[in-house]
Amino acid sequence: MSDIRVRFCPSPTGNPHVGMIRTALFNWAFARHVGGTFVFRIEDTDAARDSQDSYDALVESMRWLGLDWDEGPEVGGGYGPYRQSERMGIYADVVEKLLESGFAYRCYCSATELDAKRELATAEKRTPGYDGSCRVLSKEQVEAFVAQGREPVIRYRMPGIDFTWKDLIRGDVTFQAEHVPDFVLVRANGDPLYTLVNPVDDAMMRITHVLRGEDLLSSTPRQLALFEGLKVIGVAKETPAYGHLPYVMGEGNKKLSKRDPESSLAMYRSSGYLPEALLNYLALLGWSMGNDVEFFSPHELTQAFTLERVNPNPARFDLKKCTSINGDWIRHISESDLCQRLIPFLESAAVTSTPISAGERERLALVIPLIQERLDTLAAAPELITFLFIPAAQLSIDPDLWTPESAQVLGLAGKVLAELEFWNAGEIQGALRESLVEGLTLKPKLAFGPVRTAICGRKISPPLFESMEILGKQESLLRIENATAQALARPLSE
RNA sequence: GGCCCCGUUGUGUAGUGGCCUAGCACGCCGCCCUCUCAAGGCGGUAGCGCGGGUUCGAAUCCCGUCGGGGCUACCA
Repeated sequence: MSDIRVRFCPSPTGNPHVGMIRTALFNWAFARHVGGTFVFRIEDTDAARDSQDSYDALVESMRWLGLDWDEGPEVGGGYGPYRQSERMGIYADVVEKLLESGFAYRCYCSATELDAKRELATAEKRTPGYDGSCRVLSKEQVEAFVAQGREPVIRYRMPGIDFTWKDLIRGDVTFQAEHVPDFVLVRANGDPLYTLVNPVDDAMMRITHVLRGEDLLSSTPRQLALFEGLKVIGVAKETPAYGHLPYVMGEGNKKLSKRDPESSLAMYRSSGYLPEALLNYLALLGWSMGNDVEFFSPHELTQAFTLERVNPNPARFDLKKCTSINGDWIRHISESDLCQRLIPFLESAAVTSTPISAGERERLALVIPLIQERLDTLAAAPELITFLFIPAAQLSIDPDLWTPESAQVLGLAGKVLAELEFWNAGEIQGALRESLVEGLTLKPKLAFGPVRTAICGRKISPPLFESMEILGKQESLLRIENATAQALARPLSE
């Protein structure tokens, strides 16, 4: 066990996206590697954007991925509550102390005035930002503002010094004082902002290492400054170390946004990506083991994960590679495990009944070895094996699949198969090879093609002879018979 | 515009002054295997943004430059 405490603190807006999960993953992996504590905190202070649905999705996603937290919603912990919406009293108290000690002050400037100042500054090529005009207000000025009905925001009084910190990922980063103006802690309506609550909670939850997205890099100097005030008023003990993770980029070299469909975690889940595979792939976005090993389990990741190996440059999300790793994972898990994971996909695609029957389950177990190495997502299974779960009458065949020799091939195939004494893949293959390949001197591809079409209804299928074995003699012959009729019915002339 | 971050094949990366005529993986192309499709095997394609230094020697260090991205809110 170590004293290291990290946190993942998303705000519940919209659906969980992969960039967010990558951040969660790195924090989790780091915590697990060093034997520290992984805190999960919900930053739901923006009532206009936050939703309960999003919160539920967040918690559920973390569970699905196996990113377990030591403290946080639904598990509790010694520094709760872990939803900021339940901590409003705490923030109000902190703000009061900040005000009393002079670290913060009320600012009565209106939005219009602020906009004007910003425009002016930009026009004069000065650094835009709050000019601090409300830092020192006389009693009369304040009374005048109040009389005008102005509601003040609360700003933090920046100390006017440059800030440098040793970023865990990037090394020394410096922001000069003039580029970090006094910032708003509390809205005019009394709502505390991220700028306040995030550092306050980090302080009170005794977070030692902050690992977050690069988009928060520029807010770090403000938080460093706030921490100094928080220490004085007794809220913070020590300033955490900060590390900024590289962006996860999407198509076109732009930051993967929540609106980008490729970013939706739910999409990966419903497309049949394994959580292990997703985590595996996401870990590779900005981190590597360094030994050319790219396939690893979440546990192996935690064993190997160090901050030194986190790369500062942005990474593109590559769906093809993600899918490839998913295929590796599907092949890696056991047959029974794969079977279990496939069932929901088969049920929802109506390949099987819901819930799956004992008979269907038995058949599925026979099919698994035939398809395990043919799937790159779980959702690809239904179309590959539906033919094994429906009666002959329901099998639809694309007439374009028939070739001029189909009818002849099928006629002969039906005949020799009917005479077969033992119905297994080897016997079936032997009989068909002898009659079609040798007897009719057809290339194997041409000989077995029509049979595949008759049995599976598709050009692409699991191994044919094994499929026929599973289907059974009667059903197979019935399909060949039906298909012979269809193939004959197709006009042969072009 | 200002500030900040980043810069190795198409993509993700290895690489921390000589082991680099730059390795691995995905992708792509070809071949093999083969009842289709996969999987597997073999091979190929393609990269240190650019320019100066430092050094016997630079992908690795320094400077400049160019390019990409982010931030610049009473969002997070």
